Amino acid sequence: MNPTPRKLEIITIASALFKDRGFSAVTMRDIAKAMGIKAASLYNHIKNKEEILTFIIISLAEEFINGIDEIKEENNTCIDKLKKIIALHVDIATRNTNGMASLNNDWMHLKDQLDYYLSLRVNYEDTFRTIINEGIKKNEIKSINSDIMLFSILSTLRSLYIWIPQKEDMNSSLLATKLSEVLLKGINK
Amino acid sequence: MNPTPRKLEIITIASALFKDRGFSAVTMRDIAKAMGIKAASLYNHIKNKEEILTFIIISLAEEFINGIDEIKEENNTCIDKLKKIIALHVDIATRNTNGMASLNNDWMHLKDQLDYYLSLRVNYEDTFRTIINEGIKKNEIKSINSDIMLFSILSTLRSLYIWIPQKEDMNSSLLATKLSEVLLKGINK
DNA sequence: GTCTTAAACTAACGTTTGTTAGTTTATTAA
DNA sequence: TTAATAAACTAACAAACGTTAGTTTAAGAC
Repeated sequence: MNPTPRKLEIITIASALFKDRGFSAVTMRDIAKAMGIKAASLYNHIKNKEEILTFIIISLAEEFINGIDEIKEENNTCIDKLKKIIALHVDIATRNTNGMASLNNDWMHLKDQLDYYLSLRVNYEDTFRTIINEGIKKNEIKSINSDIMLFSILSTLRSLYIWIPQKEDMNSSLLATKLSEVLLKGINK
Repeated sequence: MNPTPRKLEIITIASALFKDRGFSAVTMRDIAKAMGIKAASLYNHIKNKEEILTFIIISLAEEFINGIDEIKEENNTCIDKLKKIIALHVDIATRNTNGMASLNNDWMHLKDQLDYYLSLRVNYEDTFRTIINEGIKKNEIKSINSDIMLFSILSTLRSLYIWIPQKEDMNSSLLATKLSEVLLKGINK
């Protein structure tokens, strides 16, 4: 871990290719060509193809866990916690749009770290659900099946990476605000 | 088109594999093994690997287009139209969970029919957006950026295939109702 | 009993895949 | 100038890939 600059370049370029075609459809030769070198040269910097994917996914998953763990501890209303979670997703997806594609679509191709990734994900969703359930208990949030609310919000947040590049004009904090409005208050007048 | 029963079996089994691993990571030998036959035997029924994916995706995309085209013509409030769109997604995702994975994640591997698929998608989103914009004009829907609303709702609907298998207990029409509540009215009390 | 047909089979093909081994080249440090 | 290092290279590997060709098998029709 803690990659050299050159290794980070490889990971960054690979992320962009993975986003467009998916991990399995991108070859080491594709990555090398995008770097302007030969495939074999990649192995001076990385262990294997799997390591690239693992780095992309695990570092993002840990960012999310760290983010939500901080939010849950704060002395805040549940609604405000949810707003902070939304901002967290917008922020990460803005800074690493390409990596988010792998996190969403290619996690199943992890090997060594698959179980670790899954544990992080379960952890994240549990914390998220707990915040919603607290909101229901404290009468801040409607008393609907919390799984449906979790699923609905999280699906939107997980898809941000697709949508953000098309909306370069809108800055992150404005997007987070508008999104909070829609996700928390609905669209019906 | 109009596949034989055996061809449909192949497509159905392939859908399940594509859902778990993605189109590119599933080999013809994987599909054959799941069918209990040899890879070469598949070619008695299908033209090639691409044809399987094409069938899965195009038939689903056309189902969506036909569904929304019918909804838009009805003499109804925009909110009711949105509720019908939500029910359409729940219905299709319930009947073909596996296919929905390919529609979401593997459309970029289409070749011959890629442009056709993209035109169907643009078409679908345009109709969806038009309904939202009409709702704003008629004062049924809040005056927020309609792209954000479209994106938010559609992201949730597109992710249904992930979520529906975990919630077998909940029937389709109840799920559609609950989902409409959350998506249209929000979660904040 | 022969013919036809659907659907399986075996065997092989040319490519592409991820990866390894060993070598060359350019830059920096002593 | 020489030695050391980083990062590229060429060449090749075994395995896996999608697909084709030709053959066998089993069932139903005449």
